[in-house]
Amino acid sequence: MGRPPCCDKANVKKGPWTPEEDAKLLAYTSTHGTGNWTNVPQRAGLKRCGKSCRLRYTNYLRPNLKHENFTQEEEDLIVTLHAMLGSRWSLIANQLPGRTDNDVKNYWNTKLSKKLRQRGIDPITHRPIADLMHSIGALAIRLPQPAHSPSGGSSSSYLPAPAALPLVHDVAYHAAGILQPPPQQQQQAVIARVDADAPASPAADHGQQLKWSDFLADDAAAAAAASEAQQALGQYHHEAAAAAGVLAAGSSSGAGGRACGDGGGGDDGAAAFIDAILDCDKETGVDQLIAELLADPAYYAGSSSSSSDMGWGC
DNA sequence: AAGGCGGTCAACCGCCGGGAT
DNA sequence: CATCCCGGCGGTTGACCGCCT
Repeated sequence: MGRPPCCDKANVKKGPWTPEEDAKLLAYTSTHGTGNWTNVPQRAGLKRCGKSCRLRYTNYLRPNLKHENFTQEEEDLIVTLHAMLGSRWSLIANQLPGRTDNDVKNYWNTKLSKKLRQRGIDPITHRPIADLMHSIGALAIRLPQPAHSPSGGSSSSYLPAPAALPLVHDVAYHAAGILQPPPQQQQQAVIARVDADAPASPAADHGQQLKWSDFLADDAAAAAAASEAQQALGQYHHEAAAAAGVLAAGSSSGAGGRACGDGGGGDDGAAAFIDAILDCDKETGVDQLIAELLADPAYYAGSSSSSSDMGWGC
């Protein structure tokens, strides 16, 4: 069932590229452009897979690539965008001129995630690690236990990607333009600045511990917010379309702003709520929405500042 | 001086979405 | 409508390098 290989692997060279190969590839792309990578190796006289050629070009040979170290501003932007987008490296890289997704991914994995951990911030959820411990505890109490657990798994298997919940909420709130996130979420929207002087002190910084009930307590408000946000998104979608051109090139086209099922307001408790969120994420193309938001330069211009500078406080 | 170890980063792999046929 | 093929993506690997013991 698998796809046939893109090239004859027996006759293809692998491993590091030599300067001669780089020169051939560069000469070819400079005169013929970069279309149809499968033909490039043959036409350029390279014993390489077309995929390998594309990767080498886009990650290393492409003009206007930056090869110097990441700046503080770039670091901050990566952290901010990762908090919103997760590991959508291509989308993140689109916001960093001269950087590739591979650059950003490597930099994150080797440097930034460690920096965050050292500051007590979980690099996946961008929340204080201490809060996550409390969240797990609260979740174990609140979530209904499965009647049977064939695999012997715990209820924590219900967990969606933790960033997804605040992400959906925050985007909806922001897009609506008139709504305030609940105070708890404002507090918990931790966008860590990696060069902060003081080590993170979650207990001191967060008087209120994060609980999943924070997301459930105001279901009615959340449902109303989601509904209102979806309506606003329809309008926003058109307004943002013009500005989204550059970024949209990196994201799939689709029905951005489409209504999301029955809305985010599950009313049957945590499990239903989480299911709704997961369904929502699948249906709506949230990433495109985020891309549109990001296409507005004002949205992330203050990314190195606190979250209150990022448009949360409408 | 030599071996071990960890960090970095270029490159590869497999999957997926979408356009072409 | 089904299939094929290409480009793009994220995760992972492995070579290389510098530091430490």
